[in-house]
Amino acid sequence: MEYNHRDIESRWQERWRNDGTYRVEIDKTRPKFYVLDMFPYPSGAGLHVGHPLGYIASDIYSRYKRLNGFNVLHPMGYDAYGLPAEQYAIQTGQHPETTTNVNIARYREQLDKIGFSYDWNREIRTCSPDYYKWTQWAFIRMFGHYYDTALQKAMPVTALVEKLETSGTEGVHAACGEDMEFSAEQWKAMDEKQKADTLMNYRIAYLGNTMVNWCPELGTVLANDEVSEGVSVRGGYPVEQKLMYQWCLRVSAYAGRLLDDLEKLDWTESLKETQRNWIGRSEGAEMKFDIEGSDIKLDIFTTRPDTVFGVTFMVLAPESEYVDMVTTADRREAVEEYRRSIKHKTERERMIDKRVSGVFTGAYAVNPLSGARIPVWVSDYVLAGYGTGAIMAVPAHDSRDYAFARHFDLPVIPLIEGADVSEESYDAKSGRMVNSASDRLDLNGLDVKEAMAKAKKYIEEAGIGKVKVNYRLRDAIFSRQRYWGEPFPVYYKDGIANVLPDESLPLLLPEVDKFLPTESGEPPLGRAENWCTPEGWPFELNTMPGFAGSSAYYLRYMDPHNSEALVSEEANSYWQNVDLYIGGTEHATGHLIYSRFWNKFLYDLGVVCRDEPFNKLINQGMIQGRSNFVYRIKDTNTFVTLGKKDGYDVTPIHVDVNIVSNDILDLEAFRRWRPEYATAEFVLDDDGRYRCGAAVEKMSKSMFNVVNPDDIVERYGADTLRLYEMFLGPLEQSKPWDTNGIDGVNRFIKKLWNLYYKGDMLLVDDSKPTAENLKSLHKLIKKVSEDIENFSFNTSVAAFMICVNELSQQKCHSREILSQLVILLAPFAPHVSEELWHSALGNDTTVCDAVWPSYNEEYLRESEVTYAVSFNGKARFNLTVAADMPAQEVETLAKNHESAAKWLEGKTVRKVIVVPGKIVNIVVS
RNA sequence: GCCCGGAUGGUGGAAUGGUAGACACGAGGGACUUAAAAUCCCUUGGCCAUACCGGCUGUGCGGGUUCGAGUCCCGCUCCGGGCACCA
Repeated sequence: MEYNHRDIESRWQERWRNDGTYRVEIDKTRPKFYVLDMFPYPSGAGLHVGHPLGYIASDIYSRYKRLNGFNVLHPMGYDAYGLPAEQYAIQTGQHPETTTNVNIARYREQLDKIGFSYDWNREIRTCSPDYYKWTQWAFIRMFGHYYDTALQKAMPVTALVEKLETSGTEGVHAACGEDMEFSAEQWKAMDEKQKADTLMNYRIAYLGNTMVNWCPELGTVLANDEVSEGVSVRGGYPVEQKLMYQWCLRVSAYAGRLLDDLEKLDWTESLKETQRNWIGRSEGAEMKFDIEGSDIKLDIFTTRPDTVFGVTFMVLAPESEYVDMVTTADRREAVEEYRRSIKHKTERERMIDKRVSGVFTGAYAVNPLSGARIPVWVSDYVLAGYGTGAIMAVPAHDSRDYAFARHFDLPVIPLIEGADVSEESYDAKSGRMVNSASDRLDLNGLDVKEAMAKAKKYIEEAGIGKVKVNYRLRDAIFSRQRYWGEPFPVYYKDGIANVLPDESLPLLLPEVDKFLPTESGEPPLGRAENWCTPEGWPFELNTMPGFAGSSAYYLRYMDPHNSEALVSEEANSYWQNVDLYIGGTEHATGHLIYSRFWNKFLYDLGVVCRDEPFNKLINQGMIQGRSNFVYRIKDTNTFVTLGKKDGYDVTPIHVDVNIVSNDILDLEAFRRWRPEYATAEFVLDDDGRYRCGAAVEKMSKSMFNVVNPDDIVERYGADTLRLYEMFLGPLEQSKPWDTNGIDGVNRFIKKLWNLYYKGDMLLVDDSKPTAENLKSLHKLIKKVSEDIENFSFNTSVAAFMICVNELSQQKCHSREILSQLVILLAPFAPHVSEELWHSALGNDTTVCDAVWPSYNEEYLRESEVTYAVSFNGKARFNLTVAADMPAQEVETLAKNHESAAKWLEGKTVRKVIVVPGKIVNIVVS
């Protein structure tokens, strides 16, 4: 029987399916292990060969853990809400659900061919009502909770209301939109609407007027991580800033915990760093500056309270509320003019335009420490959304302030000894303070760090301000003006937002006639009929964003069919959280922040038992495409091979990589590829072949470099695909897909097969394994076990090749060796392993039920070892001795060896170093 | 600008501070074959020598530590990624 992957793979996939081999249930007698892939968005293009990379790695690890006695949860599902299906719906009128289902079916078919060990019984889809019921349920809880900054956890809004009723805002420590102060009496005096508005200021899911990223082309707002360089990540359309009344999640309240808890995660340093940057903690002080001639106090945030004596002007963000408050009558027109000019600019234009601009408000502030009179300006280099939207400018020690000061000819006062500020600012936080003393505070002579501490202390004590930590992380904007997403479980009664009771969940996504905004500019849900409660209160018209459904999906897999709870306490306490999460690094500041936030919120509520969702996370690298080119001589239909193209005036043209093999073009296939090439002529290499050029590019249809996993599976088999994807290089590294080279791993499988089959004859025998056989096998056990633990799958594959080569040379057909070998191989190449396991043992067990072997040092021990004997570090000869020879004897032997004589001649031995089993170094002079 | 990674043959990539280049591709040579495919064997970092033994050199660049450095330390260059008027 020749190795026939089609037969073997379809047979075993069917058996696994029929037997429910990969079904998993809670089993308290075994330790659990949860391996998760980032579930895919099922796009219309289907999977290309890059997508399964992470899935293969996680499948290998899952199977390995299972063989090691763990009860492994390894589920898969679909992130099924999203923009592409809706855009397609707008163009074709086809319901997004229809397209989504078609795409999912296609994905499933492709995934099945690769032989994954998913428990499909646990599949979830974010667009299914059974699932999004729990997304809505979580939203209701976020609406019903506020974040207590003293307790550092979410607490019920009802508890907040009690406090407000007894003592007002006194003693309330809550994350909020704006600081409020009122008494219990004032609270009680509020009408229902005022109370609702007040509570909105505290809720974790709240309605707020916020600057949003508005994308006119997509007709919706986008979250910060969905925008890059002023354009939408999906589609690349321009994005502008717009003030809108939107649902938001108070993610910022969790910034401190999100940052601190990174410490305990087993994630790569670079990913943690990305999240740290995104969260952006900065320690400093908030200080009040009096405005001259009024009782207005300007609140500013600075990280450099030590430089307060160098403040020569103040700057307000154009959108800041302070602007109207402080601007003097004679400057009002100029200020308004400036604000208008800013408003017209989109985020993108503001970013590209690095020119310094600004306007004087006419107001002066008073430096609380020096008493100096300082002008207040407005400029768009100060952002409204960060800190207080106002800054104290210290041009000598901040490059942005410096640029502004030079442009408007404002004074620059250096505060650090020896700092040369004639050309640029001195931003470094080191040196000795000068010019920094008044009758209130003296920082002169102190080191910057000391000065900072002293300044902070004084500011707090004198009541000028308070020490404060600011985060760059913003609240997540949670409304989308789209159809294909979760409806909010929200209705408006007399203009007040209310959430639905749990019993009425899920609130089903209604049908609409068109997937476009209404004529009056409302979101598509405005088209739905009877989109209101039975009492006639209208439902929310926005839907939730993509990250809503993907934030807690890993919890649902633990208990996917539970209609009473997101996850039962029993299931959650058994499966805990994800032990290994594999996915792309592009989710670093989106999904991976939102998920952590969402999980922490549920943790605060006691719904889940762990405060972090993903213990270990691995980012698989991107698989890029490898494009091929042909070279057409200008104005002809003649194509020149790569080696001869320099002699002609040619245009490179992308050619479908699927009609190229090892860079050699299939000429007939090329003529058939496109009608215009039917009559193509070629200038060939001297060996009569056409060699194509190649380049690494993104894998995409337009470059004709998309390789479909189905084609690879059809031609080489899933086992070859799996091994080859791993063999390509380190998991975490980005690398181009290159089908050249796949023959190598395919050859390995055939070699393995041919070791045990000659034609139809099974060569497996019961001979006792020799020491040599055992050594080959146990070397492999050791190497593969270690490699899998380290996610070094490429070197494991190499180890298999070496082992099979050795066993072939040894002509080892031992049943004992074979059965162990295929257990090791099963995670990588499950189908052929099953087949050989079955052939070898002839019984009805599957290799999935086997036990991972452990290696025996005994078999690995060398009887002899070879030392490289070196003189002053240069290896000169090899010395082979018994493995257990003491170092002392090795030393003597090396020095007395005949080959040593010429190196030792006329020299003295100063030192001899023996590294067991490796090196003898003789230092001579 | 700030913060992370990385740089090893024609190619993808191996190397707990211990003989750099495992394994694979590609290339060259050979066996089998009418031929091709498949399979198997040999060679393959560079330079020199070549009947054979062999010699020199070599992990982006410059220094350092060490008996010994691809690996550790300092200073650069280039490439990739993240953040970026965040005060």
